[in-house]
Amino acid sequence: MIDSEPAAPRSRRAVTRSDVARYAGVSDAVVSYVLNAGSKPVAAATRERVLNAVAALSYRPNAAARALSRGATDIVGMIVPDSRNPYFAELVHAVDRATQARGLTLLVINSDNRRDAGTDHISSLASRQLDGLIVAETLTTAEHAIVSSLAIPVVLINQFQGAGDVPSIGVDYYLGARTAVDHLIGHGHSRIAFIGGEPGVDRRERGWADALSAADLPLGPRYRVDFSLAGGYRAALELVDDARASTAVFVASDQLAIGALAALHERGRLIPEQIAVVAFDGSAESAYAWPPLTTVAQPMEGMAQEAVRRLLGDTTAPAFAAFPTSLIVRRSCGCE
Amino acid sequence: MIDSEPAAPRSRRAVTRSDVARYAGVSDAVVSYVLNAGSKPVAAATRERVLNAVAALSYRPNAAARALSRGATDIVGMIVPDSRNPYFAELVHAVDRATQARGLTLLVINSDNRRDAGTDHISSLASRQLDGLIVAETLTTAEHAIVSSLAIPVVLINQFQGAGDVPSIGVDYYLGARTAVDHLIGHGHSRIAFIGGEPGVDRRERGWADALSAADLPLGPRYRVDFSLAGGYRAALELVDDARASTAVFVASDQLAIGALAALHERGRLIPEQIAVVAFDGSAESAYAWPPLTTVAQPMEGMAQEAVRRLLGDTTAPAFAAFPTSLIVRRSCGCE
DNA sequence: CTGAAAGCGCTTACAG
DNA sequence: CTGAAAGCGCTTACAG
Repeated sequence: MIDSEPAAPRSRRAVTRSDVARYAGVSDAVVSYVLNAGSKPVAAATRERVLNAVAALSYRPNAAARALSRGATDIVGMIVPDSRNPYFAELVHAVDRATQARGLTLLVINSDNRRDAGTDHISSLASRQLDGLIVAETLTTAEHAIVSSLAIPVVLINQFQGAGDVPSIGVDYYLGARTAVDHLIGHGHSRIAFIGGEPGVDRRERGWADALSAADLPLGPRYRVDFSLAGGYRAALELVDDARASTAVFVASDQLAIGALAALHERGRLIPEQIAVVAFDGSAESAYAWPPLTTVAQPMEGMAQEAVRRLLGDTTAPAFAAFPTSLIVRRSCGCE
Repeated sequence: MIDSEPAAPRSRRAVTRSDVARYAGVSDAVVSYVLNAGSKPVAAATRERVLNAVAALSYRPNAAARALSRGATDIVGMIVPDSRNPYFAELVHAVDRATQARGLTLLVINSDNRRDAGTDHISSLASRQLDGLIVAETLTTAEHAIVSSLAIPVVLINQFQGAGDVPSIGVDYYLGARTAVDHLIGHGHSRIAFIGGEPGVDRRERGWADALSAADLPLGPRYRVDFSLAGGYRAALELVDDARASTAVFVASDQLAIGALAALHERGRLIPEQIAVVAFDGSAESAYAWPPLTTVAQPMEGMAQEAVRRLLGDTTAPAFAAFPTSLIVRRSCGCE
């Protein structure tokens, strides 16, 4: 042969339900009945013939047609601020597993990738006829309005508090932070700083403050930055240069803490000897930071599963579910 | 009012094209014509009326109906081994931006999340009628067969080599590795180890070896592990305990290197004084490792854009495009 | 248990 | 420039 092998038969026209029906010698309806098992009783023999036809023609139902007819797509959307952030990457992954276990496909929308488009990233979802939406960020009121006009189930995850009657999921940020700081206090620290985001709905700063007050300790300095590696880095540089010397710091996220560690090392600070660190999130990389981070772990899997459960409506749990956190003690706090 | 405000009108029946047509006093077809701008000429006044109707009814086209009718979904799929891996997280993000810029939606499929289902994660795509598929892993032959039977454009990314006539994108792994090792050699190292995956298609180990040979240096030890934080950690522990003491190591990925750093620190090795490290990928977190990693950077954005370009067929580039890498010099190699 | 038929909401020749 | 109508591939009462 001079020519290379012919390409696979990429026939434009795909196999349809009618082809299967014809092949099996039944009506289109019957094919639907056996494929959508349970909808209608079908004779065993007929069923067999249909299944054979499906296999023989390697038939694949057209999802678009199915969606149009049923009015449901089996697709669930998830909006995250930035899927590159390890925390959200893990959360998305967990939700993906949970949706898949239910036969649903997850469509992830990065809102940062759509910033230029204003709230379009949300309204564009309306066209996709998603069966549900999981939102992992704090919605602006404008966004909230659009979301509720979508007329599809919505659940909020990664939330600091409830949002009206919209099912919401989060952890007990306040208690998690407080436990972390109590741990530091328990090991003799009295000058404990805080690195995190703006206060307000985020109760971690409050947890930190209350832990100190409860122990009759003065509030250490607080460094508020955006949640990013660079933010943590900058905050730690400030901390190092601050006259109000701290011997420990509670950092509101692992990512922030990793950025902070880089700055502390750069300035020659020994961790935990000169400054102890406790972080928040419990992401995988916290175990491989140097020193390994003591961190307040969030139960990702559990939250993801609960989010999907609520989305599908098979739960009557309260509007806002605050999952408990757990403190993972490693070297960065010097208490191991 | 005793009752709280009525909820937003979540009428089950959505606004359809007919509603818009009726409201605007035109036919359904005309509504399509103006919405799919360019398909047909429409009188300015008519157009105006339609647009007003769309706004007034806040009409959103039904994507499923559109897909069924057009035979295209405007959805592109992307298969990755694990979207939690920072490298893939960045790649996905870049592809997402590129697809969005073209008005396409990206559906990410985590193959690890579907392992239980064998190759189902791929064949399930067939139902979704994706307009194209970007695959960021090395396909098995079985998977390759399914993918090509899909009869949709496919492009491979994150590839070590070409795959027949399927458009593929990667970086010049060989040259990138060689440059990294040459850099180490240039700064006086003569006992340089390798940490990476299995050889074979991955030419990084070869680049490392050739750089050493070319400089008449003996091959240092090589530690082959799976690409993960834990893999890098284990490899570095081996390296530390190895009688064949190395003064430098080339690590095939940033993630592996971060795991390795943890082990090196744990064993008290000074970096770069006792052991210099050069990594590969150039991910964001490499800059915040301690010490900051010297690394061979991949041009993520460029590759992502090229992948989408090829998927849409507006390029006649060669089957396999190897993008050039660039060495980012930071402290871990001791040459800054 | 099985089938004929309407309908889901679009797009697109085809006629005017 | 505009509209009536067929068709995309399913699902689902409704009859038998």
